[in-house]
Amino acid sequence: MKKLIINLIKNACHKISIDLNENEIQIDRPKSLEHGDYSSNIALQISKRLKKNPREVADILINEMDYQTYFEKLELAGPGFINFFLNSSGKASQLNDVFDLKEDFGKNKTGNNQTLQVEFVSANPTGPLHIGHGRGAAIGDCLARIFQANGWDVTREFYYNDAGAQINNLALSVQARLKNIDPDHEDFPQDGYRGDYIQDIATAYSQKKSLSSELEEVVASGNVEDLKNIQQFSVAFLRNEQNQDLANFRTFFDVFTLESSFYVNQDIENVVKTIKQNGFTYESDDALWLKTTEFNDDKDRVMQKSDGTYTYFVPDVAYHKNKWERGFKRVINEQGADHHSTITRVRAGLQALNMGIPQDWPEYVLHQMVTVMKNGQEVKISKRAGSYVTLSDLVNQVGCDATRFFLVSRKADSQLIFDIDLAQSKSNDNPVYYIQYAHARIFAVLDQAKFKSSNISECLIELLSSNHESQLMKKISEFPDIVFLSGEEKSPHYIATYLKELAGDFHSYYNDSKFLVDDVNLQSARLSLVFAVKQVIKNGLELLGLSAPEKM
RNA sequence: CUGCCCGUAGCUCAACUGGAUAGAGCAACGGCCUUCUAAGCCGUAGGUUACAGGUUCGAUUCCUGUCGGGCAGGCCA
Repeated sequence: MKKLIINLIKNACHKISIDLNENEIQIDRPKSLEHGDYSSNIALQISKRLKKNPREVADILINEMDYQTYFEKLELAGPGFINFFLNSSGKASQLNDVFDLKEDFGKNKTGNNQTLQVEFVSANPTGPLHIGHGRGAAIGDCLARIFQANGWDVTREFYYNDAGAQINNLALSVQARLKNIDPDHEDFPQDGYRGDYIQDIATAYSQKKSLSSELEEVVASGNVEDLKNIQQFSVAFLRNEQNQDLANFRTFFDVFTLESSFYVNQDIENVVKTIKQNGFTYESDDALWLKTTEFNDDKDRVMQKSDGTYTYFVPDVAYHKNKWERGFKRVINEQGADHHSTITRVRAGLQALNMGIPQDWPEYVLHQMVTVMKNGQEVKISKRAGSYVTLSDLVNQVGCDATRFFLVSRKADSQLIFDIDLAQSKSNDNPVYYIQYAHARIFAVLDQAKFKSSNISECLIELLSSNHESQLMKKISEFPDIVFLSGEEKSPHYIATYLKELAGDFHSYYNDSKFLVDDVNLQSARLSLVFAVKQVIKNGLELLGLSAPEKM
């Protein structure tokens, strides 16, 4: 429909000797019904070129447009907007899209089946997932779903650090527990992990349990001195736990990549060698430095420490080189904003490889911190992890649907306050139930009427003339735009906002009008409309990874 | 000190990437269940969009500055 309007405008402009590119023409969906189904500000944009008053220009354009097929009328409004009002034929065409496409309504093919990788969560296996990982999981998973709906071939990837100082630290912490050294004892490792979960690992280790990780089967020897075995077992243990937490959060991955693999295959060494050869390094203070300042950083960064090991971003560069070589022309990394300083370094490292990787590759979506509140107080600890609130605590307390919804319904770059009491309440306080309730209500009505989906005719559409009905039809037709937009903007929260609005429109309609009326035609028209609403709510919930219950 | 993010109703957040009268929910107040699910609806009240400039037909949105909050700036990740 938008395309059609753009063409109408383009042709009309052509007639008055203004030739426009299609992407210069902007079509809006007005907030208020009074302003029609669509509107264009084109007259305001070109009035200067014509040296005429915008309203005058709009008037001319309206007269030049041959709009009768789908529109009842065009109106000149405000400073020079042109408002388009659909006729029955236009409305029927929009509503029938839902019946024709069903679960595919809202999707498009703009991705053209190109590959796209979304990397998210990527938590290190040093402890249970926390609420911040939850936000990353919700946003990343929804992004993946949205990009799939926009026609991309999406790979979900999880990268984790299974080597290096922190992992060593983990092993030492477990070993200390095995030796019955208490976390507050002075012999406990200085930077050790002190949560109760370390004890769980130690207990399982001493029971000689066996665990499978992404790569291999790990059997605990029970030997307190075998640090290597303790480390492998601890990583496998925590990876298993994280995967369980993610599964409970309905989050799944296609590929797991291990940092250690880039040491094993010598990619890291080779990356450093190449960057050196390309002349982007120098030695100073016994360390090897990367000239990141040549790539927009405010100071150079150490690549290889004086002890010979690499700093954390070097494996990251090797990893991203690997992503590029796997053919991902487009990669989106979802991370916490506290790691934003790595962006410049990773991109700089990739540029220094001189292998034709675009400067702004990969893309990033960063989310800000989450603060958890309960009883009006900030919650900072959990029993198991000690120093932070775990994802599993939240999912257990408020459920997967509510947790996902809260974490994804806010702009990623705003800090968010997660109010446990609000998310827990099974009342009108809770927006996720509000949306699901609309779905369940419609299901109940359709079930009673034994309504089956079918296309709606123009004469039935004419029976849907109330404000509520017009509003709902307009809202439904906006869904594909929202799906597209949330992909373009990498912002899943648009879907959440949209669903709240759609559910609100429906609840108002429900209270205002009865659907199961005696007039057969009227009943059929109304049921068709609410059937379409149900389909769109379901499709939207699916994009957020939420259930669409039929009974509540 | 420097960089990034944020600042909208008492609280939690929107505002379709510059549009028309800045919207929801919670909290407050007043209504609606013998009628398809009241986890719902309707109404009242609540705003100088942190502040000051600028850009233009038009700014919550873009630019500059100030103030306030968060996060980074380690040979930690």
